[in-house]
Amino acid sequence: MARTAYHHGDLHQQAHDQALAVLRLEGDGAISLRAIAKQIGVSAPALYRHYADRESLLAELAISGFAALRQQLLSVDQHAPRAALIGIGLAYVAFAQSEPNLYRLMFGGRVLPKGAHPRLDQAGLGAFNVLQDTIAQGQRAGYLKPAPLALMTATAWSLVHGLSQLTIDGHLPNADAEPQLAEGITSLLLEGAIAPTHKHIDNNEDTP
Amino acid sequence: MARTAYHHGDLHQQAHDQALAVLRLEGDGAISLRAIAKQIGVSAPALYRHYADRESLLAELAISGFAALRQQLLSVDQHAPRAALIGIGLAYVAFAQSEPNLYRLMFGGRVLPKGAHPRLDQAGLGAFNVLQDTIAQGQRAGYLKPAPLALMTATAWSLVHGLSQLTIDGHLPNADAEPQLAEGITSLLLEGAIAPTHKHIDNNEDTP
DNA sequence: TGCCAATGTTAACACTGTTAACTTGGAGCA
DNA sequence: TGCTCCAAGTTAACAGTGTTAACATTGGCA
Repeated sequence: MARTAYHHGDLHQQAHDQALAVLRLEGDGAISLRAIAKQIGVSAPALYRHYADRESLLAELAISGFAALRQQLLSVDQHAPRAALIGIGLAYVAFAQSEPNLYRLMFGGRVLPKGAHPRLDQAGLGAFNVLQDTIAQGQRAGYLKPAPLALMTATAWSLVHGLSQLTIDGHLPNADAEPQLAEGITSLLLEGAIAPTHKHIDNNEDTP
Repeated sequence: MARTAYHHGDLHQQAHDQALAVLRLEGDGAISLRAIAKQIGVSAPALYRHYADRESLLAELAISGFAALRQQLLSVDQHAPRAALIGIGLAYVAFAQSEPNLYRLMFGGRVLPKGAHPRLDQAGLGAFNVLQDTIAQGQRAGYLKPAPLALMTATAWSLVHGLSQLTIDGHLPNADAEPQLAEGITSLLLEGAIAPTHKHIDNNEDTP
């Protein structure tokens, strides 16, 4: 069906693009279906031929966000274990800082409840798996401890997600203000926070 | 001014309580000034004698949330350094998991932009300082590395915040499903993720 | 060529936050 | 005691939202 005066022909994509532009500038709260419809020269209910509701439109934005995050993580050089792990961490945080409003939408929780949009959960897994594979690779290479993979992945993910969220909300300095922060934090997790003097004393709790 | 049919007398507090109840059950997006006014038997514009706007009401909820979080962190036993650190981490995550919608509001970022509500930023600092003091104490005791305090605090905060957010949004199992997860993650940060064999080889990067 | 399903339209409903203009009535003062 | 003032309520209204129902257009296919 070609584009005519009546049949727009590209409504779905244009609505997506317009919503993404508003999201980037003003956050998901500023996304209004009526405003988007007006901007692309169409009536508001026309959007409902392409999106079930407002939340579905937001979910689609988040899905493309996870795809972009996945690509950014996949582009990290996986040659040396340590460089790969730090690289993944830096790439993750860099993504969040370059797209703060999109990242907030992806992990908002309140706007997009988990389970309501299967394709969204799947897209999230796609990004998560890159992180998990890198850690598994580090274990196979003998570089990382042979602790349970789920535990190590949860730790790494918590760290980079927490750092991302805190920096984009201004609670911690971002990469512009403190370029070394993300790398310092990642290194600290790898090396451990305990002073070397105490290492052998305290190991009884987690190296059975 | 006593409470009569006309002059309510307790509107501010009742609106706060009612909003908190809605927040707990349905999240901040479900908080409607008109609905709250109706529930406490008052007209909607009456709320504007006590709150500048909807956002100010939400900010007040978040402020009391930070005060509660601070109390929960202060109640952790600070005797032994390691137990104090793990205790703080567990208490932090436990708070988030017991008040997921309140925690999301406190760290939402999109709803309450940093800088817009000075009392809110101050309340956040009040909770943050407890965490920082515990870490500084761990360093003074010689238990933690003498790395920059800001770096260690940022790492610890990122970890517990990320874990909180990911568990309450269902991306990671919460304390009911996996009671050991939070402690395992905290321990992993303390001990480090690198296998012992590699420790002395890689230390050249962060112990100058 | 004629029909039909996809994709638009307008009108309307039930909400929302917020402001303006008006009213009430308790507190403090002459 | 009586009067005035002001904090704290009221109703009416504006501009906006997501969403649905009912109707209109039109390109592609039998």
